Amino acid sequence: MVNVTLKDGSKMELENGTTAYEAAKTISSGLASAACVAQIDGKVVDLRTPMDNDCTLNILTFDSPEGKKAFRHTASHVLAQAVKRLFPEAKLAIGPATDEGFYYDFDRTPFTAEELNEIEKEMKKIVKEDIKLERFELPREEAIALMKEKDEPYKVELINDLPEDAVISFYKQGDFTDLCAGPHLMSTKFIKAVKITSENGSTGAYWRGSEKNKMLARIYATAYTKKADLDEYLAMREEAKKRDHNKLGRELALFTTSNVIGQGLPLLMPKGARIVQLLQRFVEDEEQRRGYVLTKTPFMAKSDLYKISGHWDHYKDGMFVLGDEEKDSEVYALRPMTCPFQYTVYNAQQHSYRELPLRYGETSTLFRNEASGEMHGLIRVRQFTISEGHLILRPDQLEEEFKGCLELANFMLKTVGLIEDVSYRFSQWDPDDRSKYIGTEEQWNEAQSTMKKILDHLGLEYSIGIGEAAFYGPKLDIQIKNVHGKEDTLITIQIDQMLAENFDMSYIDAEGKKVRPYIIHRTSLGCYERTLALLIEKFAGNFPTWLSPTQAIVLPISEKYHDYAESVEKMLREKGLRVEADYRAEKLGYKIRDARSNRIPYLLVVGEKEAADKTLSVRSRGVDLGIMTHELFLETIGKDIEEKRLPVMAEDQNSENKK
RNA sequence: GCUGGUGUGGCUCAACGGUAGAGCAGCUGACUUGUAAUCAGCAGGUUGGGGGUUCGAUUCCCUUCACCAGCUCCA
Repeated sequence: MVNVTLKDGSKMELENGTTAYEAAKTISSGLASAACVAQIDGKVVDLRTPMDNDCTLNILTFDSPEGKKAFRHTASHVLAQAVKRLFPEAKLAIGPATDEGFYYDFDRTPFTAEELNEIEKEMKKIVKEDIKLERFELPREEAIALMKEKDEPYKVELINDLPEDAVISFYKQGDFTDLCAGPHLMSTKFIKAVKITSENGSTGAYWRGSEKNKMLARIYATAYTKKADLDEYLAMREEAKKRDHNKLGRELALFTTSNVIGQGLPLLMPKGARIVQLLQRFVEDEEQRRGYVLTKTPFMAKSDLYKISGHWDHYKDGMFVLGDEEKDSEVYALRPMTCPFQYTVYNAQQHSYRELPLRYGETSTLFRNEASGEMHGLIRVRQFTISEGHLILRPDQLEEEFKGCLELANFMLKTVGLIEDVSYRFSQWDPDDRSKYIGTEEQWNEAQSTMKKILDHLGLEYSIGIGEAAFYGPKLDIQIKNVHGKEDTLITIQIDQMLAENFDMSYIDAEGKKVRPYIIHRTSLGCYERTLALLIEKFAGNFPTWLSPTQAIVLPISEKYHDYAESVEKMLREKGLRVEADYRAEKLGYKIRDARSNRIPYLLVVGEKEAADKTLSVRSRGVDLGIMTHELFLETIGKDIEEKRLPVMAEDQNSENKK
């Protein structure tokens, strides 16, 4: 007999060799049918695992991350089985669970949308067939022989790469066997709600994630225990798509693209440009308040500059080069970063330790020749404008200034309303891929340990991204996910010692010696294009009043009140508000559409009564605020603007509301 | 860069190897209307560009540009 301790601390005495599944059945049949995997002595295992010794047991259902993972991983085997039944020539690669579902990669010509339909039908059939999954292990040679016999070259490669002492396990479900570490469900019957989410056929994915390898056909899908949950997920995805900045931003006339202008070169239209201007003014004013000085440096430079900085050797593919190195005596390139330019500004004068910290800021337009498949709406573009800046520091100022940069970034994120959506990533170099970086191992270790010390001091929660560093140094990246769950860097704070070296930057210290400064390379808000994209998605186009390109619409109910409407419009505009007016009352229905959807913060309807009393009928984001005087309206909208713009005030208000 | 999908008037979509059609938006006129659709009329497209096949191409083929999804890469 074995003593099994359950999650709640209670103990069970069971026959030696009882499986986790049988134990779950003993507890309750409901638990047994909901169970996905078990945790025995903390280790996640199959439900079919027998218990031979005293242990702790925790039965995990779909509600746990481990259960969900096993559930969807089993679903991926169902997918693979369906594909093998319909298209036996497809070779199996890998099929893991993801955050929202799972995928499986096959070596085969890409699947068409119709083929995916057939596959989904076959998957449902396999689920109905209630096929039991069985686990077995084989020694290395036999495992390879089995996969060779089944003509699965990718599986053979995977086995060959397993460490010497690895247990090589397989899972068999009826006519389908797959190399797999598991764990898995007991049967295919639990995959009640499954849906292939790849829409226009399968998508390409490189074998083992390397572009040097063959491209395989990847099928994405998701699975739930209940159809209602699947439907809810799919509905959520549809809703998310409506907020997609690339669709909504075009619909709202914030930006557009043109096939004669080129890829990755979006055009900001008046409303989009206004939002960017508001953000930019806000950033520039705040930086000035925090002691930044401005530079305004050229958009391009001779290759000589980039040779000093290291860009020519490490970043040339990412730059737009003007001219031909072979033929022309001078070759120029558009700037991909501002660092070399601001460093040159610094070097134009000799500096004393007393001058530091020196904080350079520049609203900087950058050009990066991204590969053609990389562009995405406003998120990934070839020309963008960023609040770039470099802080030149004494060593004793590094930590304090780093903190200041982080505070500034967080202040910006709070103000625009994105602070709750970001995560922090400490981006380090990849010591196994030296060709991507300048500098020595010692320099990298030093820069990274300095940064780690600062981050840990700040008590910041962060993840680590190996190989995510810039070519010249480690970064603290502030990451954000778009509406499709894809993560991008919004803000970055970097410690850059290597370019300082390349540019031979120095200051004179208290002893009169020439010393190398520390440099922080940072942004206060991400590039404006990307920030705009995320704001569109965050607010679904309903921007807070301070950011809204149109803050109010004045609508006379008929031509009789045009004069009054016009005077209201003029008055509001003179007060600095962004107003639109439409004097055709017959268009009332159409024109209020945006206001009704809350995209215009204030709708001011004027008719006989308002014209007579010099008042306004105010409606704001679905709420009728009644009739008010001009003064009261100005006060109302002024308060609205201030409260939403200044995070400190907004916080105070929130805490008051809670009381 | 790679794999796949898409491209028809400002927007949403239709048609199909045989003279490109609708709704909304726009313009004109009438109507003067209180928070999502008043009526009538008009205009708008060499079906992304180029080439080919064909008696004839928006439809089939090639090529190029752009957009979308995914991979790889990155702010």
